[in-house]
Amino acid sequence: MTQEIIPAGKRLALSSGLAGLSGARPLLDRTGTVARLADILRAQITEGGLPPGTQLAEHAVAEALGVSRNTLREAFRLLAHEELVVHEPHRGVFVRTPDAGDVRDIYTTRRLVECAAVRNADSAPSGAVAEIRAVVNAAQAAAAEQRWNDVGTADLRFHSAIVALAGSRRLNDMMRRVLAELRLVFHMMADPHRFHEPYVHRNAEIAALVERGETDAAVGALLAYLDDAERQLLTGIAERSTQSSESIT
Amino acid sequence: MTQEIIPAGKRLALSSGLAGLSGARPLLDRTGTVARLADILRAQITEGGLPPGTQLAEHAVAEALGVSRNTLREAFRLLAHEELVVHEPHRGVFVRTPDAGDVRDIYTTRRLVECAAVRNADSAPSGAVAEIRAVVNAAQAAAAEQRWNDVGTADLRFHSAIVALAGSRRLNDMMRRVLAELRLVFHMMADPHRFHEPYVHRNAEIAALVERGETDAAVGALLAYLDDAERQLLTGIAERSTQSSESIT
DNA sequence: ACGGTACGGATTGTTGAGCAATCCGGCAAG
DNA sequence: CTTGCCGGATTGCTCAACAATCCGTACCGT
Repeated sequence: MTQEIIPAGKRLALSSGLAGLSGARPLLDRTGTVARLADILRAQITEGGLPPGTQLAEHAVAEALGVSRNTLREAFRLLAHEELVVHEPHRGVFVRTPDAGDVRDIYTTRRLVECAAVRNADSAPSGAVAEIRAVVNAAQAAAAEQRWNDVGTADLRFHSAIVALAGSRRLNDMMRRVLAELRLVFHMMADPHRFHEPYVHRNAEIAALVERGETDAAVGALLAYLDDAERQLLTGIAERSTQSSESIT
Repeated sequence: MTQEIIPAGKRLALSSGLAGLSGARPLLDRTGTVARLADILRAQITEGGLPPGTQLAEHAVAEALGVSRNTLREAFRLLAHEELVVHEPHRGVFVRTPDAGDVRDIYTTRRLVECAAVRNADSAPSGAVAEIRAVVNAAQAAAAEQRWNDVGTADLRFHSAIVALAGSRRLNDMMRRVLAELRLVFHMMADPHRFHEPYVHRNAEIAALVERGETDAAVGALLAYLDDAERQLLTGIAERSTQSSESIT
């Protein structure tokens, strides 16, 4: 009611000058302790510092990170919602241990989403394909220096860039979560180098096809990629489970 | 998921007789207060009891629901992660007010996911198409009795059933969240009957095409459906925003 | 030995209160 | 009409406590 007095001219003059600042806002509004907590824990989990199955006792973690038990619980809720952690009532939270069903589920959603995103490459938002190329280059650089962990992150970022072709924030967020989960599976595998090494070349191939606009071929290559990776992860998990059951008996 | 704590021998002996009970488990393991809180609030929000923009003051809500402020905060984190609610630091949580950008984003992910799911109808999990038919019948029954709100829920469940054709739990969860968000948009529209009424017939048509295995035609009809709905929602939001800005000037 | 059971310790679930940090609205001064 | 400041209210986070639940273990009768 009271603001109708602002002259339209002055308002426009200001908005044009401040338009560039709206993008910088996310850097300012630091979300607070619990978001930072979740970041730390998420990083520790996806980086392998906290192997699947590890229990995260509230008292211990709260004291270790110097935060209250209640705030930590809020962070746990977030991670549980992202499925990086499972919350068993009255027992505690544990780093998730994905099983074969999870891997299959993850790869069916990846097949569906990533292939559809590539098919949409024509009407992709500007800069999306450039981002793909950049990530591929980073992966090749990391591979040349034998930094296999970085190769893994580059791989996941590559597929995030693929999904970004669809141009939907919600889709990006969802796949970022799924790929973080997938990283848990990577850490359950033996020989990460062996696993990641062949895919950097295939990623580059897919990127080239997308750049050249041969979307059908790109989709085919991507499908083959996903099938191979799924198969490999499933056999890896199978070996691991048989060996663990042997160790129990 | 797996409960590998049980000795393998005992597990096999029991699992044959108890396999039918695994489905009843979710009824037993009551997750606790915060999950119930989130359910209540989610229902209130999606049902329209808490219109977009409403502030949810911690003290007031906590007292109203007879729960501690800390527990309520945990529930808020969940809803914020589901984007039903926005969390502005040091200001509070508000029921989300989706804008035109949100509608466009939601519909691009819907187009991508739902169409791909229908294309996968051949290898859909058993019972998925039957579920679609059941939901369509429910929608028609509700429409015959002029229960437009129930028509809206049936519509969303219809599309959940469509997504279920893909056979991925993660995809189902994600789309359930997106559709709940979409419901917020519905509540911002005037004349819900007018909006929902034509779609019950189009849903039935799509269901018939899927049942008959004419997936290409089904995809086409679904695409047209989504485009029309998006257009309609966008104009509705545009009207609303202009009228609100008029009320300010 | 073996299945059942009761007990004790430890962890989680939830509460309530408290304090610092921050935001909002209004009021006074320039 | 802007600027700065103050008071009230709300949030962010902590702390301590208690109830509920789970786990391992020792105990029991057979």
